[in-house]
Amino acid sequence: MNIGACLTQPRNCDSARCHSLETHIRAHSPMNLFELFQNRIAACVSDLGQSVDLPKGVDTGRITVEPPRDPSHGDLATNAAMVLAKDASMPPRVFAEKLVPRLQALEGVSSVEIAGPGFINLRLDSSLFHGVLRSILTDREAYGRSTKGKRKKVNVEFVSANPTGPMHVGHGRGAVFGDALASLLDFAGYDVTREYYINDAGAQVDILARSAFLRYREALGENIGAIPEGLYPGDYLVPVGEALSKQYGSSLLKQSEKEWLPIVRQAAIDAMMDRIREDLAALAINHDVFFSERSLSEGGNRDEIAALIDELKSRDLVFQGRLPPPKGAPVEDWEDREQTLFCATQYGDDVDRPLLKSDGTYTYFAADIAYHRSKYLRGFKTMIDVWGADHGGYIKRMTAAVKAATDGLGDLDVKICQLVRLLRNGEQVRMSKRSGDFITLREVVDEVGRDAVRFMILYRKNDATLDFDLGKVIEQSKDNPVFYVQYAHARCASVARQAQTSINPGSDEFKHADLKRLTDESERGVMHRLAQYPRLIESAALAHEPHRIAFYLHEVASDFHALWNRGKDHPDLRFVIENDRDLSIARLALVDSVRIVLASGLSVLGVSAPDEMR
RNA sequence: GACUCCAUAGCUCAGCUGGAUAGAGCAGCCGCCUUCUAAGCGGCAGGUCGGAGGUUCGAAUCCUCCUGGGGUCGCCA
Repeated sequence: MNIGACLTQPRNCDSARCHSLETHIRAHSPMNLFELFQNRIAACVSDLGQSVDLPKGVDTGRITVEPPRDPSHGDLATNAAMVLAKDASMPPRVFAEKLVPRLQALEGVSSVEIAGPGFINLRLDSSLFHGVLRSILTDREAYGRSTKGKRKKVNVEFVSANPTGPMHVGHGRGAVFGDALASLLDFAGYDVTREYYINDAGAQVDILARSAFLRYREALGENIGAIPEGLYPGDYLVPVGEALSKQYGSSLLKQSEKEWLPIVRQAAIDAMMDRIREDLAALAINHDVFFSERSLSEGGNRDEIAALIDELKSRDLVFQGRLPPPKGAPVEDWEDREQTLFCATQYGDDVDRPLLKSDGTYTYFAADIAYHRSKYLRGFKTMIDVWGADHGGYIKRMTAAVKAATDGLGDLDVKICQLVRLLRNGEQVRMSKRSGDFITLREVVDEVGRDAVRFMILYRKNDATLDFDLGKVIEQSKDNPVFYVQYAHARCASVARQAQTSINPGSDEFKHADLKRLTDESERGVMHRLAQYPRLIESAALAHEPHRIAFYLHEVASDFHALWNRGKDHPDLRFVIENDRDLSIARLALVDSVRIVLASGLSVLGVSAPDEMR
């Protein structure tokens, strides 16, 4: 690509047709001011390379363009000179001086200055930010949507709670996080599949079946007494037992466990999964795929796990060997024996991992490898798993296994959600596991609402522990970020309602608003903030960090509340100025833009954007 | 013992994959309601980014070693 020839024009743009930058912005929406300038600055650097002694093919990828922390530094700052100084073998500031004239020649740049160790600060024409506003008002809910993902298939596996009981708040965190991450990736242009891995094989679900069978006998009138140690005591299995008694009468009693267990097990799993799906639906979470672990070895005419192990064997990644005894707390029934191991150490794990139990059945790990290989075979090169904190020690072996099972072509990113501490007005809410009557996720959602649960979970990094206070999250005050952000949206809507009774803007009037009338510093500040939204979406999606959206929304809300209040101190800054229709329209267009971005971000997080909150 | 996550204002936390003088919110102090929702806003004060080295133009951020906490540690899922 001949970048130099298109120096003052945006890249990939026919210069004859693209005569103004604002036109360009509107023609290439969704637009990202920062990306645009990153490309243009990179082009300037490449062009400079023809006259200055720059190595061929210099890496311009490290150039960043970001808003300076201090607004007095300008609108955009780039580190181009500092990053490339070494390649150019000259001090950053000297390189910067050579670059400045070219940057100054860029359309829309009003001034350029070198600062500090070699930052280049750009001041932009207001028209650029007006262009941003127009693209918001035109694209509406599509503003910020990115094509960066190039429709690449991404599999987000989350929740995957064992179908042995109701979900607790910890599951809820993974559920909300995974769902928001999936939405974020979708918004950033990926082809996302939400997936749930049902652990319906192994010992746990057999225990579930025995527990349910007990409830079945109870439903038939038997006095079962206390639930024996080792079985699930929760009364959520009572309805399962009753359903079984209705369907089968007493006929199961005559069968051996070998006969009734598969029947009861499947019924119990189905009942648990129905309930889990309901609980997820209460949080507006819907998976695209529910993948059964059991189906890997029993489902069709082929044992996927055996196939996987065979394949790994053929590539010399499986061997018979012995493992050193586990460190830490001693394991009572440890016996040194030769077993079937996957060479996880070849892929960065600390020890090799067993694929078969001593009874000859597959380990959970073996099934999990086959499962991840299945994802890969279904076209997902990028996989994201969302796990609870207690599975942190499992990451190395799974990423190792994915590398091995996909021959290095698949990529797994495991996101760990740390523990949730449930509080009520500062007092910790104890969850007694023994009795089985712990506080379920559903109870929490029913008490404080979906929005509060979702936003508070997302208002924290996934790998930091979360204090969730049932009292605080429903407070209607600025201390509660859920309310604070939603209220900003409601306020925008309220302003629009009020305006209908005064200047009553036409349906298409905002798009043609005279945005040059927005001259106040706070108005300019809001425009800058809104301009960052597309960039934020892309970086949050790339980092797999939806919490950045929540914090950004809090900042937008803060900007807006401040703007709103300025109208109190300065009546000339009120949104609606009775005798100045053009100014009012411009300001209402800004308010509408704020509302659109708030609604968009909240939508990505799966939180509602109410028009009023009385 | 090994691996892993964390340590930032009195408290709860951000810090945009290495950028400029480290930021919010609570709590504290001082202000702002005849006004588009005061359910809000402005200001002041508050810091050896756990400690010590290292990498480079530049480190809260990356590497090593300490200190203090959470989690995990064949055949559970």
